[in-house]
Amino acid sequence: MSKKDIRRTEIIATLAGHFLSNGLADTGLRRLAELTGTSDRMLLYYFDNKDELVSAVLAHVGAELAQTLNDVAGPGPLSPAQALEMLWRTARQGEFADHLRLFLDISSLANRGNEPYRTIATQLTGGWIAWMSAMLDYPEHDREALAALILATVDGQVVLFQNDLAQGDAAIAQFSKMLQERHP
Amino acid sequence: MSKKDIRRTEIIATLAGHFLSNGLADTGLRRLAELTGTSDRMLLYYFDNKDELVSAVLAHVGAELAQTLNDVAGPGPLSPAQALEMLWRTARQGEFADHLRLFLDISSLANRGNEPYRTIATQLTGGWIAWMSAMLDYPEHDREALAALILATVDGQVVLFQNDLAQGDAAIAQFSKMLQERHP
DNA sequence: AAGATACTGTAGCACTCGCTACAATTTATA
DNA sequence: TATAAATTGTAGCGAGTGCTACAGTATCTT
Repeated sequence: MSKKDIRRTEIIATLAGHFLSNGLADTGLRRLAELTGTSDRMLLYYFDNKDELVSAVLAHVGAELAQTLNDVAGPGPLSPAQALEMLWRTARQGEFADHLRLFLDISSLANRGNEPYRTIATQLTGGWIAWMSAMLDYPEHDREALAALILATVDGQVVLFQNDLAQGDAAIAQFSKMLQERHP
Repeated sequence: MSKKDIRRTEIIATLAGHFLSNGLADTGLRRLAELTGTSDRMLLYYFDNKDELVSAVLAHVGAELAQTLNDVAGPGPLSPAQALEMLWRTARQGEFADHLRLFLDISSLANRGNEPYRTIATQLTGGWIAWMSAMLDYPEHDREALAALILATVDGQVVLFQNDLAQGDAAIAQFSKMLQERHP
């Protein structure tokens, strides 16, 4: 691996953290260079252009998240209520909340047809639904719809309540009760 | 009302449409001036600064939305399933989808503590939950939580499926069935 | 050792951003 | 009509944007 490639991955890893805690706003090349101990000139040596840099960082974040989610979920299939509560618990107390917030930023840009965000958002959404769908103990016919419903419910809490996710506890509890009664 | 105030309200009305269809990205002063047939210089004569301009436009959009929602909802109380389907129908086929997308943009900025978006988002969220809560035929104890749940579910569909809301139909149908069985 | 290749610093371009100084003109008031 | 006040145009500031031209140095290959 060339020195260039090594530096690339270092930079991606560093910026992943910054993107997670600061979103997509504070991302001028000179600022990102400062954060990684280099110059804007060098960033554009390691990466073709800013879009490629951002895309690479977001891809890294996405992969990291997929790993985290797999660890949290465990092997066995979960009932709908269990899946919901597992997801909510992770969002509430883990770094997963940062991922959701970042996903919100991406989604906001993607909504306007903005590339590369549109592509990235589509990929992430598909991946999440597939992941959630795969772990659900539920009739195949409606499994994907339920997976989307559960994910959307949690995403929606972040939209509504932002940093104060505790406000969403009651709503999630209600939803969990419904799922439990219907599919114990 | 002074000429200044008249022009202010005209501009606000015009820009409301632009914000709804284009979000908060394409909002340079020179661009907004072009859209309203004036100059950046004059925009800063009508408004104290850009933040005040944007806030005024967003407040106008919010008020307009509240009016629309009241019209759509009608007078009588609705069962949870009815409320969900009414909301979803409006989001699917009306201009309400634009409002939701704009709310997503605001929420994305608000998430990072960015003013004035943080304040605006909080107000909008509170208003919506109160509105939905007021129309729900449901025991008072859990009414707000259910209102938040329904709103979050619809918001979440926009986050997940963006412009192609048809993808959310199945999830909403599932949710509606659950609500119907539990609270007919 | 010579030449090719990989890497990096300096400086700046062409552009957009929100905003302002200043002067001119129109409109209202005395 | 004289004076004050409200309204508008011109021109540009200072800071930021992504990106590039060019030259220099380090590292590797023959």
